[in-house]
Amino acid sequence: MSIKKIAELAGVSIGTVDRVLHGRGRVSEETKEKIEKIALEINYKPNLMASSLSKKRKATVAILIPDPAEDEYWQQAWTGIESLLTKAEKQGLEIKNYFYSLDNQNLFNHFAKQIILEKPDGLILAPNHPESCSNLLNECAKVSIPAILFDNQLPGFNQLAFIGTDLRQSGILCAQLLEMITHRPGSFALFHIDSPSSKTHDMIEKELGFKEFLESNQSNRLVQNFAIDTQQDLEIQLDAAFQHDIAACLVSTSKTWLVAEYLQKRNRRDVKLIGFDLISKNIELLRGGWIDFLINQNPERQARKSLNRFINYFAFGETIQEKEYLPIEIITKGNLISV
Amino acid sequence: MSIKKIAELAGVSIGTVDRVLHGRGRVSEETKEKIEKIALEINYKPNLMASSLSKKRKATVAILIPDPAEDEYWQQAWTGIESLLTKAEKQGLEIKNYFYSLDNQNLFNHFAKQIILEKPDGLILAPNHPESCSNLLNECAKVSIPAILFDNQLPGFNQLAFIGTDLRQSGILCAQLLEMITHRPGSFALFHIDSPSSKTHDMIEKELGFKEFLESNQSNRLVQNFAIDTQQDLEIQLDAAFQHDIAACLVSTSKTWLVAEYLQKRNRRDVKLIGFDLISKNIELLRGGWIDFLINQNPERQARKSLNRFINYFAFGETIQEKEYLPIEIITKGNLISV
DNA sequence: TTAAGTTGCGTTAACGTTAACGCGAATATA
DNA sequence: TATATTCGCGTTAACGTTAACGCAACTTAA
Repeated sequence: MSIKKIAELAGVSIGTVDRVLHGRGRVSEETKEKIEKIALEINYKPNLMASSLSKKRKATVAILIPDPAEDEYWQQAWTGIESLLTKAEKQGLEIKNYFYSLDNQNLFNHFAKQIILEKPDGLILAPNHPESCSNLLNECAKVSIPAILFDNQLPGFNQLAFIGTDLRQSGILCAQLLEMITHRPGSFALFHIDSPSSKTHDMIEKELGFKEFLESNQSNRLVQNFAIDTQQDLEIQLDAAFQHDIAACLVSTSKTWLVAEYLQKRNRRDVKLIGFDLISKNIELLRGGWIDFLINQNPERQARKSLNRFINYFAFGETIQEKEYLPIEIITKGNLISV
Repeated sequence: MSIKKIAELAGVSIGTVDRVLHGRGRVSEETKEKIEKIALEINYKPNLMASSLSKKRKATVAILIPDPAEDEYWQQAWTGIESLLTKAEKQGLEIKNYFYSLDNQNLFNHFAKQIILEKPDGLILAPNHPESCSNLLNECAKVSIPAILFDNQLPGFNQLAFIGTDLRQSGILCAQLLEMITHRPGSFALFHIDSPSSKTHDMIEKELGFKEFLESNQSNRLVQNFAIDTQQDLEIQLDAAFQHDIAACLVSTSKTWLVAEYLQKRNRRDVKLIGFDLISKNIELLRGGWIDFLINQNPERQARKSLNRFINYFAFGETIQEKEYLPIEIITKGNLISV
């Protein structure tokens, strides 16, 4: 009995109260103020069950992420979404997912256009293809569709809602861990591994953090930088890298297992290794002792949180907070089974 | 249009359908089966908004935990509950909290009786005072009030819903981490610190895990066991312990900072230290470099998850799954700010 | 001056579910 | 045989909100 109570107290009908509460006009300034005052006084909280029951329209949320089938990392992200799917539906949300390919910008653009046309009430976005992404986000801003980024931030969109890890800090952490576990002298190697060996935003951030730690802690470790191209012969590239006296390595991507396998092949138990992401290849080599630590960016949790924000937004009227940095999870043999 | 649709298809009224769906009897076996069949066929999912709107009764959940004001750890747990409070209310739950004192079993028993009398629809429980707890849980079982334990498991109640960390595995992890970071020879010290120095369930589990790792990895480290009583003079006790050649310590409780402060006082930078819980004293000494790692049992998340289960149970009809072990979080300087 | 539009409200039928109530028919009890 | 009770079902008023509709009274445009 709430809108009814306001109506009663104000001496008007519930229709009028509803119109004021939703700013649908057609109410005199006088009654409007009276109603607003009463609503404030009795601390009116709309009953969201009744509300979502009454309005037939469902809020739709578009989810634009890389195809889970293509990549284990994104599969984990999708798992996070999936786990909330039925709950989201029960809360009156409709989820529409668009899976793009990491190496097919056209498909991304196609989906972007489609999304703009279909005008969803919210958008969850994993921003690869930076330029296309920027365009899409600008379009969304124009028609004021709220968007949540996750996994990666997009330079130039600092005001946007974001859920992910602090990449710079991840780099710092990696350096600290390597310092802790590396007993013998020798330099630190920093591997950027990608198919066309180009540094993406996250790699750069991790590198900066890594070096920042070593400098500010007056480490006497030398840092050797290597860009590895997976389309070239790996062994040759890694052999060349290990010409140097390397005591420990950081791999800035989920391709950590490539270095681990190399160390295993060359039986280099004396080299410490730290990398990113809990994909199965990495897990296997962490178990085997060829990787010492993995930093888990937890795409599943990131994606789940993103969708959950929209649920809270549409179903509970909560505001979408801007940035949320998830804890940087350190995974090693001893806590692997617990994740 | 769902109950209505079933009614239509079955050629009965919605009242009859409702009676079948809720097992309230007064329906012939024949119609009952027909309706159940149709409900299954069209994959009927009740609209929970309408449901909770229609039924006036609120489900109440009792929360029985140590007084947050008394202890920082439990304060964190309470924070987790608080963060879900408004959401829980909007979903039609009523939360009643009972704060007991860790050293006042009478108060606990008093609350336990009160809870049994008030017959809540659910109970969230942090099981200290084991015997009293067992009694309460037995009473709850009798009148079939679902209960969720968190933080600590209760021996003898293995079938119950539980949310927390795997304590044994935590011990294993601690051993692994100490092995990784301890460069010099010397033995490992294991400190159990409590006011009346008695080993509780969690301490024992952690100790078992710790030793298990060292044994199964053929470590040549000697483990020295110390029970520290906080009511006695600490320095004397710790001085005595450090008569031995100790290279690293594990403290099985949140009192880790006591050892850290001791190390600081004696300026023993050569001793590694690992302990439990992100309470402010520990955080401070982790920052200062006197603690190397903290294992975060994340009471906030545990408590939040517990309440969330009840929300999902009452509002979304999900089942309360039995056990859920949360990831064992490794915290060190480098990822401290991210938690 | 008249038709058309606007303003400021009240009324009401949904939305899907719940649960109390009613009622005829069958069955049981006296 | 008359009276209760039970069975098996239909009807209906909520729950709080939404939004379409209607309708006087008043204003504007032609």
